[in-house]
Amino acid sequence: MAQAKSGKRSSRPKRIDAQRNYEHLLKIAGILVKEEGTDASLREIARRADVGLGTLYRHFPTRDVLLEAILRNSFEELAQKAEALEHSDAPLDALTSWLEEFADGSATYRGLTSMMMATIKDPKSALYTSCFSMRVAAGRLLKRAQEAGRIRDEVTANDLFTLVTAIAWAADYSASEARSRSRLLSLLINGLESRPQIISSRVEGKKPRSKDPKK
Amino acid sequence: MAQAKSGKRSSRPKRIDAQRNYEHLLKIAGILVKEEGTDASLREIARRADVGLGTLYRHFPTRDVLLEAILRNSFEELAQKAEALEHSDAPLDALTSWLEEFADGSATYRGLTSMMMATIKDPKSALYTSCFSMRVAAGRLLKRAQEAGRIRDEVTANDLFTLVTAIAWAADYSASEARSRSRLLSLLINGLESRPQIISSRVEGKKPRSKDPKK
DNA sequence: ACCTGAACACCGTTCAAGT
DNA sequence: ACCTGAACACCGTTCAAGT
Repeated sequence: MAQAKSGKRSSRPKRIDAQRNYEHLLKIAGILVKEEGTDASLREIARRADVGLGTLYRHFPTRDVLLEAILRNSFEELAQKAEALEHSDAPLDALTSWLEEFADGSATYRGLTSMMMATIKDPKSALYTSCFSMRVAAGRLLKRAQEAGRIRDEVTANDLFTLVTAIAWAADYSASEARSRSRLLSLLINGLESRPQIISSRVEGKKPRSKDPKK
Repeated sequence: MAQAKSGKRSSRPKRIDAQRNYEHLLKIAGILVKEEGTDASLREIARRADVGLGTLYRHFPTRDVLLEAILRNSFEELAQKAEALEHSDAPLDALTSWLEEFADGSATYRGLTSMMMATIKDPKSALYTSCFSMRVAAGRLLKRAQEAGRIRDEVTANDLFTLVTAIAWAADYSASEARSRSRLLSLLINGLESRPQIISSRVEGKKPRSKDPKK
């Protein structure tokens, strides 16, 4: 869980022809998956890449592995964005905007949301780690928003991940997905916010006793 | 939109062998779809029903048609339930419990939620009418809850339908779907409720000016 | 009027054979 | 070390031929 550093950990120096095949395959697959969704035909990918079917399977033994390779960059971007936002001094806005970004990302390929939901139950999947770290990121931003008293305490990171993914899934079927997605999202977040306290005094919202929750 | 009465509108008297095939096919399909989900193999259904493939296609020219036949009853039940609940004097509870029922129904077959979302965009689908009437039912219950001041006004019937379906979809992937579904649902509804008014006086919640919203 | 199943055009996955 | 493509076991959908 530590020394992954260089980003490109190309496990070991492949033969150059293999390397070329790998990259070309990845590129073609990216295009096809964008066009046809995550269940694009593997055969077709191999065909379009002018490569034998077996070659595709050699480099990407599983559809998950292929998708993971396609998505690696976006996932990493999202992770970084989360890290940056963790130091924002507007925890609710930070959470919201990251969730928006995440939902947008989940919607770039048709079928991706289903894949992610399926994958998060199955640690053997190549997509698992990425999905898991998304959940963790969401969790941290959530926690901060909760500590600031802006989101209800009952909401868990899992709830949030699930709900946002569900919304991204649903928006896929809407006429104008982008608008629908952001609408549903804001409806959701609005709903998860803490209600204004009904207590007596004149507290004026802003400083909700952030530190020292226990004791 | 009116004189559909007897429930069983068997369009015209089929030959008895055809009739038998139809019913047997329907029964087998019901079993297979419950086991394998809405994209169960049509071939397998025909096989298990001891019927030629063409026979299946003759009776159910489309997967939608088959599913509609399988689901007809549950949809009708839901519609009735909605009608009954419309006269409840606890509009929010009425809405909530209907949505729960609806979500449960959408979860009886794997893949059904996707099918419903796809179908609601396509009036030619055999499932369209049923789905549409579900949206209408939800809309009526929603409206009452809103008129009673219990749900935020910005929420539309479409939002509600989409969000609930999305939740049903998501719960499908959870370990204990039923629990997860009701948890997420209550989280959602909780979120859609109107916030307690922050106005000055001593109104005590209970009677939110139900009648006479206009004028 | 209805049923049957072969035929067609697709899949995903594996693996012997080639370089 | 790597690539190829035939082979296998599946699909959905259509339609000529049968009763």
